[in-house]
Amino acid sequence: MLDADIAPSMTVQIYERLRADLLDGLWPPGQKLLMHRLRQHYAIGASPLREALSRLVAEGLAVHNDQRGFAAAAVSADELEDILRNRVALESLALEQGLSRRSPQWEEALLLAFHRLSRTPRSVDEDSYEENPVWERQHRAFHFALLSACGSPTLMGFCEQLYDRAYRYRQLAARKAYKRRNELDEHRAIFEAVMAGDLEAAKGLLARHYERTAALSGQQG
Amino acid sequence: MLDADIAPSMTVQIYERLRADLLDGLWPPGQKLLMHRLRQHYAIGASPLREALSRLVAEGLAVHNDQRGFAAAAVSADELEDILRNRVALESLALEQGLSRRSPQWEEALLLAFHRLSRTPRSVDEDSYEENPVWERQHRAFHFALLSACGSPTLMGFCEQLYDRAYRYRQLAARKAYKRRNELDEHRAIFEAVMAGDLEAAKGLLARHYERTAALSGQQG
DNA sequence: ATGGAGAAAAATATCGACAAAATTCTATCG
DNA sequence: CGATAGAATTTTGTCGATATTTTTCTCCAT
Repeated sequence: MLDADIAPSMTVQIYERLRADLLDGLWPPGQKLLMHRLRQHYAIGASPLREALSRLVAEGLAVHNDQRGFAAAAVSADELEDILRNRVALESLALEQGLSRRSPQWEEALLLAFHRLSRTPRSVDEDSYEENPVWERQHRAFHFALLSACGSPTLMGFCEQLYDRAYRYRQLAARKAYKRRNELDEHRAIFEAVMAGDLEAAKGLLARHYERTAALSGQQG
Repeated sequence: MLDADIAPSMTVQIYERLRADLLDGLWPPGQKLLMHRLRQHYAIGASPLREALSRLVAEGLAVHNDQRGFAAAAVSADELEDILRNRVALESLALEQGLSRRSPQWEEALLLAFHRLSRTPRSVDEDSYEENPVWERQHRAFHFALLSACGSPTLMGFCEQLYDRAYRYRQLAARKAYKRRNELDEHRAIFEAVMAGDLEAAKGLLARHYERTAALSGQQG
């Protein structure tokens, strides 16, 4: 009765690849996503492609105009601000609810997530920035370890959506400038505030954490 | 250059019908959604159907198991509680942000929305409950008029999703008992608190408004 | 030139057919 | 009897073909 499938359906595969490519900026913001172009690029039929795109529309990574096809979601300074503002608000909320129901298991998971993040280099290259996929995974894991004690699948889902949309802006900006801004110290400060149960400090640190992201990403039209 | 299309695509049509039917409980929670069944019921091909279902999955009204098809999302007391808790939190947030940037246009829109709601009967029948679609539309409009001043498309989107998921529970419960609990007075109290700019009162009223919904809907497994 | 009608090209949306996977049924063996 | 392997059936997921719509191009009248 093992459900360890080896081959997920085409739809799932294409969904994940397309999603990753949109997040990484392979299909630039606002660009039309032509069917025959995508079909030959991913070597796949139209049905699973449209299905995957429909899901991505609901997640805000793509848009759809009836009878006029799909396009990569546009970016704007306003939207980035909106994303970050809500991220601060919703993550603060999750943190608040989480701290009031903290458990030893959660603390251990958070400790572990922070430890792993702190041991992983931000960039594979020392001097110039080159994305380290391991760091990206562990960064994501750390942020959600912070929030997971809130016990609300819905709220976690919203936070994930916001995380991903913000990630996309981060990737688009990363191409331009790789400012090392000791992120590890920022993460450590958040981690310590949360472990100490200091909600207000944690919320403030989180807010500043994202404000810097905004300052770095916010120079496009 | 008028974009007043008369015939939206099949996908959009089927999306809207299917969504309405899921919200109204036509396809009961947890029930498998067989393709050939849906296809003959809506007289439509598989492609637009799968596309519509994919969107509904992302909105939480349906679920999908790879190679095992779609199903109407299950319901549970836990999920209802989760929905309502987040609804209180996110709508309070939207209200808070909205009150700090209120404008005359927004006030007028809210006044109008409340007036229309107050003039519409909850049920088409006086004695037994029979849903009044006009009331449903105006109830929705009133709630979003309360929040719309927040100026955040993302937050509004989350609130809409929560509203719809809660609506589904409301519909499922409405079949069982039609308790008249003068809702109009509750709406009026919220309206007046918001117009008076009394954030704390409005938040409290909103929270109690949903707690009663929970008490009425919360008797299933 | 320039605007616009109409033809040509391109792209989207939809269907029907089929392959692959899951589920149900059935017969056999312990 | 109960479990189980394998066949039969059902259901999902995928592709290629096609109708419909949008976009681009062309040519002519002003």
